[in-house]
Amino acid sequence: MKADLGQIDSTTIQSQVYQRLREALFTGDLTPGESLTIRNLATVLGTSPMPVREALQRLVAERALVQMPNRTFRVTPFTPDMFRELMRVRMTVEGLAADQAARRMTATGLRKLTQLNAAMIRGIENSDPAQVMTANRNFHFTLYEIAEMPQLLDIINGLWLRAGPYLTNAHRKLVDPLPFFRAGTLFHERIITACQSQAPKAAATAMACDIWHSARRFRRDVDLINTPEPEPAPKRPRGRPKKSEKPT
Amino acid sequence: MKADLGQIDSTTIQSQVYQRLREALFTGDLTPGESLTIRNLATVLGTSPMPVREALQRLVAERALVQMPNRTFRVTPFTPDMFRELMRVRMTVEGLAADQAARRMTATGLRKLTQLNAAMIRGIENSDPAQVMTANRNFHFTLYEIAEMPQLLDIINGLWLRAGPYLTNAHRKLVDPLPFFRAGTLFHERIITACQSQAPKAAATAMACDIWHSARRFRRDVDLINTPEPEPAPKRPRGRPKKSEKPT
DNA sequence: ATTCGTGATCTGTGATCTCAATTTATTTTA
DNA sequence: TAAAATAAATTGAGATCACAGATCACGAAT
Repeated sequence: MKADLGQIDSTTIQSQVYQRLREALFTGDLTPGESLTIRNLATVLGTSPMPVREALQRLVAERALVQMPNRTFRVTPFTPDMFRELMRVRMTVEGLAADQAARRMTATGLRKLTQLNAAMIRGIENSDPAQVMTANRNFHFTLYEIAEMPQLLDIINGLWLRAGPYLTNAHRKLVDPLPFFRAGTLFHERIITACQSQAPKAAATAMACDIWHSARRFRRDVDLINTPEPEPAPKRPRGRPKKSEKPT
Repeated sequence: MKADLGQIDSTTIQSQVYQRLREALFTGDLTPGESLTIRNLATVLGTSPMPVREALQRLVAERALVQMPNRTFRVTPFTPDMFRELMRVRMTVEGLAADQAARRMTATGLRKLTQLNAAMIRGIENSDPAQVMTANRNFHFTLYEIAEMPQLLDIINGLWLRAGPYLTNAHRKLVDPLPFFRAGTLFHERIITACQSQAPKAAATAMACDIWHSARRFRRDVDLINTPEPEPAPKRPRGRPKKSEKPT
């Protein structure tokens, strides 16, 4: 029996929808303030409303989406306070992850992190911000996985999910992002060096500096950049149709 | 119009189910490893399966429940690694909350915290562990709310939700819990003093010590206490009924 | 005696429908 | 003319059903 029958995808539809929406949030395809409806998404994704509804509710529970008083779903708007808080919490939480990763670091882990930072540097040389940001994200999560703290990783995933739409949008609007990205790779090198030396506190400090550098860079821009994209006009808003819209 | 028509409860059924399950987890009515089914809970709570399903899935997303390979829901089992991790993360995260609360502390806040710690002391004098634990929880969350960091509070809520079933169970099994609880109130006094003195780092340290004291107290017991309660025999397990069970 | 196949049952998932709340525009009333 | 009432539409929530996967017991086949 040589035929490759392939794998059957037994992932539930709802978790596929959830992952699709997560990615859209990370990549900035969904922007803060943007409205989502169950039926529209179900149509776009080719499913019934149920799995969409459940995915949306999960994202609400994770605060990546909010539900308005009229019950519609929106991508969580971004405020200066929220920005400050997320960055402050990230410094502490991701600092802890870096500290614990340094305590558990292996040669394989160091090699991997070095490769990922090199990939980020290549993205800078290629003037390709998307490559840079993917490599940055991979660097961070590879490091945090080395810490082997699944509950903490879950918390960090939630923080990135919330900050994701804003940060993706903010990076896109940088006129010249390359010096900013270059500084990021230097912090990564500090983290790698600290891990190599089994210096957990230095790793945590370098991580906090990486995040702080980000926070400081975007601090003054948060009100301007945060302006939600103009809401695409809903095809047919709620309410009674106008006489002019009625078919003859 | 003098008649008091009362308020209409517009909370969705699903969020009522969710809150009910949360409370059951906190109070230990639901224990680690315990199995839950949608239809059974819906019958017990007098709802259709839908809101129960959505509440359960939210709790899975929050890792308070897990879904087994055969898709049934269970309260997340507790392991020594999970215990260590949760406590380590709590020291850091709740330390940050205490630090930020100290920076924002008001006279009203101090008074409130003092009263809550006094309530805890009264519970100790009354030899009433449930009163002690409620007061302890109220103390912590009042402090964290003063920090005015909603994202961080959300993270802490998630941590307590996961640790809740275990800690409730563990406290219940203490032969003489009073000295342990008394030490807790002393840490709370240190936190209050640090907040009064506008000493955020001292507040964070006292909080970490409070949690560390808990962690150390239960560290050796975690394997014994963690043993899941014997699963109540399901009324009618999956599979074909035995001949002996068939009606004549 | 062991293994395999079949049927019965439970379980969660997804589909579909109905309902209630919200929103908007038009019509009616004063 | 302004305010109130009515109508029409969207939206999520809840109910219900069907389905597929998992599990168990029993009978048939070897």
